[in-house]
Amino acid sequence: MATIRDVARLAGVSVATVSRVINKMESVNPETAGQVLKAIEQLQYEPNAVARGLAGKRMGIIALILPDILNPFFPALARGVEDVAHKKGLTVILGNSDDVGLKESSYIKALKKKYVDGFIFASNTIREEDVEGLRKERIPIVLLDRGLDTASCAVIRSNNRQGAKLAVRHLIEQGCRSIAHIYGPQDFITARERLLGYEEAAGGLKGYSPSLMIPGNFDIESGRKAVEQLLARHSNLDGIFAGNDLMAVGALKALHERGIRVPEQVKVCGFDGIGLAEITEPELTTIAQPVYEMGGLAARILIEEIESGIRDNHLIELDVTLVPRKSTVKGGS
Amino acid sequence: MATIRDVARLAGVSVATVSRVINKMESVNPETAGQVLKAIEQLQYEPNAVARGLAGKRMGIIALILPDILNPFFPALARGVEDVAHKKGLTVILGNSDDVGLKESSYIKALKKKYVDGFIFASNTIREEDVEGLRKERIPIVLLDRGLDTASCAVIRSNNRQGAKLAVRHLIEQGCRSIAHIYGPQDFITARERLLGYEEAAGGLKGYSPSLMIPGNFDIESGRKAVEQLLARHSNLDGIFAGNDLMAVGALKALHERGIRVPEQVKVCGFDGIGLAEITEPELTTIAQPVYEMGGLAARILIEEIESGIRDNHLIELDVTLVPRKSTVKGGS
DNA sequence: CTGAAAGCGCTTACAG
DNA sequence: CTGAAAGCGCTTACAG
Repeated sequence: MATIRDVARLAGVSVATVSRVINKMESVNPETAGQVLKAIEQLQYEPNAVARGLAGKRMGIIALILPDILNPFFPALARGVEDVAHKKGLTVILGNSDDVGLKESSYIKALKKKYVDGFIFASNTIREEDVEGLRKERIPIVLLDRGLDTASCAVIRSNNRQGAKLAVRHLIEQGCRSIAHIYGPQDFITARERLLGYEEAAGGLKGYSPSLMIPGNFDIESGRKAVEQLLARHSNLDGIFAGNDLMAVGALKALHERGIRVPEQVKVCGFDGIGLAEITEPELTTIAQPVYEMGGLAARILIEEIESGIRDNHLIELDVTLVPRKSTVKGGS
Repeated sequence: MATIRDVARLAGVSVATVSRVINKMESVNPETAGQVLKAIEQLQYEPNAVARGLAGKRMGIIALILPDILNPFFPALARGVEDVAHKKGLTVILGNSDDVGLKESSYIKALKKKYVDGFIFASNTIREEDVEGLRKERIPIVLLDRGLDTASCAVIRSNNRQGAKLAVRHLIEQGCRSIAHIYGPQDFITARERLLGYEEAAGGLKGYSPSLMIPGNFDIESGRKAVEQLLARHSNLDGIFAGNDLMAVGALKALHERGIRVPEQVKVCGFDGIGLAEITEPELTTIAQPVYEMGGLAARILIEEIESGIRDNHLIELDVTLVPRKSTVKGGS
């Protein structure tokens, strides 16, 4: 492969000049630039990213650290990040943290050595100190689904509280009077916000009782178990708002096993809008997050910070959408 | 961050010696090595991967190019690759090719510039010339689901033909006599092999007819449509072997819409063993590929080639397993 | 606008 | 076993 020296020689200029036309930072005489461009074309020259990285600290790589790509929420996020990154000529490194802070730290340590340009964390357990550490080194980061109070950097999430209210109101409109909520782990801000939204929207109902709120673990099995407990306590239960789609799937399974018909006897609404929701029988009504867009936005903001050198700490909250399907609407799509 | 020079100075040796103890290639006096290690420890020294890359051509990064992480088959593969890579201290770059040869070429071009150590392609459209190009530069690659005849490099796949036979035999055992096959795109070797397996196992049946084979596109919608066509032609249809799980899901949906009961009237078997299969109603019998293990194995072989410098061209075919569920077995799990 | 030169932080023959 | 030195291929002040 040709190097910058080959180009310089062929164009009859110094390597510095070649570097300048490649990076179009400083002004170069248009005519010399033309020569250089011609030489580049002729030699099929491609700058060596590693040498560039060593000299200039940027490798054209961003890292996406998420809990687990096997969780059906994350592929769309990853795809959103990768599509934008690829379009801008950047490469994406993927890391699964399993929501273990130590694994995140180890990724950060390993990737800093590789001069990764920036980090996107969709992981819930990054430590404050790690975020601070990166900030001090002026390495851009974008956080997904984190609190406001956290370190000053860009944070993206969707409007979870509003979404929960949408869900509950929809169930009410469909005629539910005793609406339960299976909530996710309360150390996740998303789960907390959805629980708050539920309380705001359902707290005033006549059939309301605190025992309608029951914990789950954001997975199918816990949704199933939660429903078993709910049915034991509430014979008049007619609506379930699950804190995410996986628990909603578990809920559907438990109801089906007991011969309880959905939506006729009990209506079920999930949260997230993952693909699974279209596969259940009946198909699952859900509050859809713009997951793919969130990934794309995270990448765009990160790249913007990388290129501009400016670090900002804005919070962006995206809107969610009610997607009504047959698990709440008789004959609905 | 401390550099190798700082360590050398503190240990009272040359940078060459420090480099030697870090890479433990050449022999170093145990005593000097001790000093160096102490200095490294004391300075919390971490070698700079980019400098190492520039000097030695290896960045400790491998690339995984797959069609689309949104396809539920691939997250498990990616996780398998990443887990092994992370354990060995390597980083994984993810690329979505959408099975477009040009995108693959563009990833290869971009990643070679970054001194990526090796490539895993789970993509079906890599061009022969790209594989050859990498081979010539002695960059290791591992291919998933490709033909035998292709370029000399490691190829991993599962025993698709055998799996198809397992599926058909299982349906026969469950009492099916008129078994259809929805086959995937025939430019995929996996789809071809499954079709062949079906023909071998079902060709001898009394109810057999070529019109029982019907094309699909490996997605839900095409599975649904295929079933509509099948029902129009074959009133006595009692078994369906879908070429993958997504088409099987579509088949289940179409049958459900028509009020045809599964498994009582028609039994359905998929292929792949993705998570979706446990979510359908009834749960889907399938031929499970060891997807996670395939990813791990691909990474292990690739890393082995990277470290040893040896390029091999073995074909590894992994066994698949029948996972019987309620879509074929009344009262089955 | 342009060039010579130092520097990024390693690895690796080459001597000794 | 160990060190001095060249080299990997760029970028970027510093002069001019």
